Amino acid sequence: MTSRPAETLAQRKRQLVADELTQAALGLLARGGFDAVTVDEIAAAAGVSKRTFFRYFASKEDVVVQFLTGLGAAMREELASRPASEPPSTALRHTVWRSIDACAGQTERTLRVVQLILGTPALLARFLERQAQWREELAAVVAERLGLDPATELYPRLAAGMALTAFHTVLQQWSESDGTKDPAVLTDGCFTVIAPALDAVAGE
Amino acid sequence: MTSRPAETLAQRKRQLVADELTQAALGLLARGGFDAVTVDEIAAAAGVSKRTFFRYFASKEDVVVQFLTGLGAAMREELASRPASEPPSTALRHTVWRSIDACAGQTERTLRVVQLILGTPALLARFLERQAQWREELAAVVAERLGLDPATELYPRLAAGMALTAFHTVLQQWSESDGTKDPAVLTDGCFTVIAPALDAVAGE
DNA sequence: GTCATGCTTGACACTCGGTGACACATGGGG
DNA sequence: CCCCATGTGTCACCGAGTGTCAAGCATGAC
Repeated sequence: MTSRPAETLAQRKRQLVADELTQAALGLLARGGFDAVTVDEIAAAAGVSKRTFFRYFASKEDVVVQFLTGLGAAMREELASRPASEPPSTALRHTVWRSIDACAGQTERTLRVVQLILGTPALLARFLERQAQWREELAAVVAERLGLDPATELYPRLAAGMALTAFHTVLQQWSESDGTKDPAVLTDGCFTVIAPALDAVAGE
Repeated sequence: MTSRPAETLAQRKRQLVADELTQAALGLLARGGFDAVTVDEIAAAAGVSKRTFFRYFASKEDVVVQFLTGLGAAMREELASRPASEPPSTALRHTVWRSIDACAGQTERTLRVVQLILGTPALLARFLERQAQWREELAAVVAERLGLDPATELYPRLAAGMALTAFHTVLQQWSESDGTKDPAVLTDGCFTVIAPALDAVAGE
């Protein structure tokens, strides 16, 4: 009676283990900090071996940063789907907002994860690494929208960089305010500041 | 005949070892990449033990990223020394230029180091981590210049973030062009793009 | 010249993140 | 019933990074 008998059976078991691992990791890392908890402990708490942990996550950081997976692709798609007639500031604001909204959706857990990331150097580094990737991807889309050569033109990378600076700043403020401040308001605030630069130039 | 007999004696020996280590590391890492070379090999090439390597550098990444040390402090000082009457875009452009100039000074070696950093995930992550620190520091100075509260106001962090985005973009373009493009021109180009956002707001 | 002091180093052992190899279980399809 | 595929545990291993201790070597006092 399963609507999807094939392929879901094994995959749901897999998802189950992954969830268990994530749950255990987040619980342990929340108290004690990132360095104080070993992978062995996380695996033991989830009832699997260390080896199995690494079959699910590429690194210890990945357990925490995993929820960012696909965010880059989502942003790129969102930006690509915005009408080309839209000014860059509007298109990018929607792009960033999509990510913020996806992050800040289930407020409680996500907030603590974000605080953990921003407060742990090793995690922050991974996070920043991802952002750097996203910047390249977004820059490519921006360049395409405007018909610019991303290799020679400065604008695409700068625009993508500014948008991600806004993204990061919103997350910071949100995290530091313990979820008090409204992400939507923060996002709009950021984009009113950077919009003049985003919309001023266009071509050359 | 030494103008400074005291305290320099031991410290110059230390500097000698550090230089030897850096030299060996950069040489080995240039070919083979970052992961292919072990700390033991670097230490052996410099004629010291692995343990001694870690007495000079906190991590394997540090050997490469070390030349960034003090760059953050230099930027902060530069920004703090700019007249308060100067528009933010001008002050920040000089701040960034100071770092670019310090980096791109001895073109040949620095270029390869920058290319190594930007092309190696682990190194890029460390680099980005530093930038994040600098951003906080610069944001604090910007806030002070304008008499804003960095905890509630969005502008300082955004301004610092945009400046560092410019910094990063210049380094990227410079590195990808194999040193062909002029860093000074690139820096000016970046700041003409972001200046509208930097100067538009000021207070509220 | 000799001894005491303090800093630097090497050697060793150890922890922890991460990977490769192999062996074992389960489960589904011929 | 057997075969194959996938997921898992165990074990061995590598490399980064740290603590400890003893030896080397400089300096300075007597």
